[in-house]
Amino acid sequence: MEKKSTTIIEIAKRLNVSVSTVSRALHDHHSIGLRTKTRVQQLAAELNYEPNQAAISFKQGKTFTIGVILPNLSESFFSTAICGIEDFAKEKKYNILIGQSHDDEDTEKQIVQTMKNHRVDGVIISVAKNSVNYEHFNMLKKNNIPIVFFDRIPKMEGIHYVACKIEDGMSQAVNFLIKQKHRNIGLINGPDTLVASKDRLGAYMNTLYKKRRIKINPDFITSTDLTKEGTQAAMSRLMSLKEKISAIITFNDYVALDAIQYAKKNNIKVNEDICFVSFANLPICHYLDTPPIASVEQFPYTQGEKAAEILLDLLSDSPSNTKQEPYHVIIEPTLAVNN
Amino acid sequence: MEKKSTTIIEIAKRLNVSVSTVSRALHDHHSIGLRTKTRVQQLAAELNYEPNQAAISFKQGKTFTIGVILPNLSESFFSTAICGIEDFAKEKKYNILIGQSHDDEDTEKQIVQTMKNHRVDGVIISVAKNSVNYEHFNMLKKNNIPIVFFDRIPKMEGIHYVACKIEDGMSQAVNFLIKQKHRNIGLINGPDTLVASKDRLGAYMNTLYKKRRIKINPDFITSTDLTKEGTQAAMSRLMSLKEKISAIITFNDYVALDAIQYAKKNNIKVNEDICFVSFANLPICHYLDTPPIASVEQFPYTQGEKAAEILLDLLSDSPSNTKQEPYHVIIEPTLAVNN
DNA sequence: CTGTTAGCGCGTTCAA
DNA sequence: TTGAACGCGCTAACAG
Repeated sequence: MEKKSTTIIEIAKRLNVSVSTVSRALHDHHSIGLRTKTRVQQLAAELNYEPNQAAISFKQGKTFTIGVILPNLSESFFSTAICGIEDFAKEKKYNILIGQSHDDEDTEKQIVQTMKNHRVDGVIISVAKNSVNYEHFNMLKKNNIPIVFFDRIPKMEGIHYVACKIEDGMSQAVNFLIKQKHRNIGLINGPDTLVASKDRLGAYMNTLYKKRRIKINPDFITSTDLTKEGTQAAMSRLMSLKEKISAIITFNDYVALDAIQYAKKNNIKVNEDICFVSFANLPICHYLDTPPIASVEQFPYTQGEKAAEILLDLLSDSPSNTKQEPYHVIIEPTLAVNN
Repeated sequence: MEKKSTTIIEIAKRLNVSVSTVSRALHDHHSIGLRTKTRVQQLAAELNYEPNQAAISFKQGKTFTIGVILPNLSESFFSTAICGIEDFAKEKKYNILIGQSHDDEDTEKQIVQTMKNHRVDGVIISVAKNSVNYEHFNMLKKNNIPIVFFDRIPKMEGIHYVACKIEDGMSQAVNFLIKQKHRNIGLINGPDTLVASKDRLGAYMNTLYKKRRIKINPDFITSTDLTKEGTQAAMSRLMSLKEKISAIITFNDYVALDAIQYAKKNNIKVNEDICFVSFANLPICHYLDTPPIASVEQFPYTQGEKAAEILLDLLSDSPSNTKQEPYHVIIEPTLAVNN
């Protein structure tokens, strides 16, 4: 009952041909007679022959598997991104090995290590927010395992990445608010350590001051560690300023949700006393009574798809990019305005 | 520059010992002299030796990889479940290969096939909602690849599974509403084809009539195809009844969201004119002004964890369950009441 | 058109 | 305590 899966050796024996003949026949090699070819293929079908991928991986030094490392699967942004990756990879017969770093650098390193040992052909990664040491990425490179970064990009030279030009998103957000007559625009940014935070801050200041000549009040700028408490504290800071602000741009929708909740608890009328604009455009926000008036859509599915496309191109024998210049794909964010 | 990763052969050569000595030394085999052992281990460390998992998988017929097949990664329930699976598996040095069926039977079959070819050691799956043919599962069984089903369980004999006793959740929901003096309780169920729908309906009727002796009005029972439109239509049916209902139990939170939206648009006061109870307990609901008053929590993370635990036990040389009786783990749902 | 064979990296006998 | 040798399933180079 413990039927071992059939191998090409078995088929070869039964047909009194050599294993290589069987192998070639199954691969539709041109140098095999039609007669033998069909005989082989028929028997293979009968015996439910399935190639042993483990053996092939071993032999070819190629596993047809790509590793995907994300901070957290349960965040909508990342699970959507992985959808994009998976859909694209499946098309090309690649498998997906996943790992969650839980935003911990050591965990991330360990995942990279096991993935390397498992001989994934390439890696797509959104780096943990606290990662500052990148030797594990260099190690992959040394082992000829290509990496495509997405969304969270480390500061390294010559890497491939796909990311959203968050600055443009911020610009759109600021301009949108200005058009709505807002002048005192607050910012609840993410942790300073994140590039994503710096990008937002830079674009916020740039758009506000350089482009629109609106003076920046440093008190209007604060940040949260992304926890509910951190966000509430940030809100309390902003709302207690003498100079009142009429709009707040938040790091993302989750922050916006907590901020809005804070506002409501403190009897501040959302969308009247204060408006919110955020990043991510989570579908659920459309169910709120007082949603952020706009949210910057970052297209995680597309980012994932694109990252997979780049990686598979890198993996193909003839990368379309023959000069081996790093891929830098920028996804343009869009400001989604809530009715 | 294209440094090949070091192998035990390399180490053996450099140290003028045999490969088997190296192999044993690295495995801390007792029959190796302390001197040689340390020499080997030192050099291995220097050379950044890492065992080639592909080779080991091939040799041992074991990949230390488990396949996880889900309908859809972007659904919060499943991405949370996979978190549980991953966290548990990582602990035990197992890797996760994922695949999305997108609720399509053929896709599911194909994923099973590739996973089998890739020689995953076992599979955890939540079956596609339309799957009616289960031969691919039998095929896995024939190949000695154990399967653990979770949440969506096919009607098969002798399978291992972990699931939520949804009937109890429904019972709690109904009883909760009755305690709140509701007597006319509507139900917006899911598609009839889903077992999950039948379970809910059965428990709804059972609790209402058999246990609490409240007559069932068939008009109070309707269903949605889970689209926004379907839910709105269901709502319109329920709200236009002569006999007014004061509470509605919905198939899940997404349905509840659409239903609540419908109510608001039609000036029906949520939580006054009508109350909602649903399933899933999505975190986002806590941000609503008028959330469902309660939601049945199904603990996806725990379900995932448990499924992984069962599978790894099945995979271990000495399954704690020596009689090989199928595992049937039931997670008790909880009614989460919104403040 | 087909067969023979080496070897991918490793663990594991069996012998010494 | 160590080494030599085999084989896992498959592909590809070489030989007919």
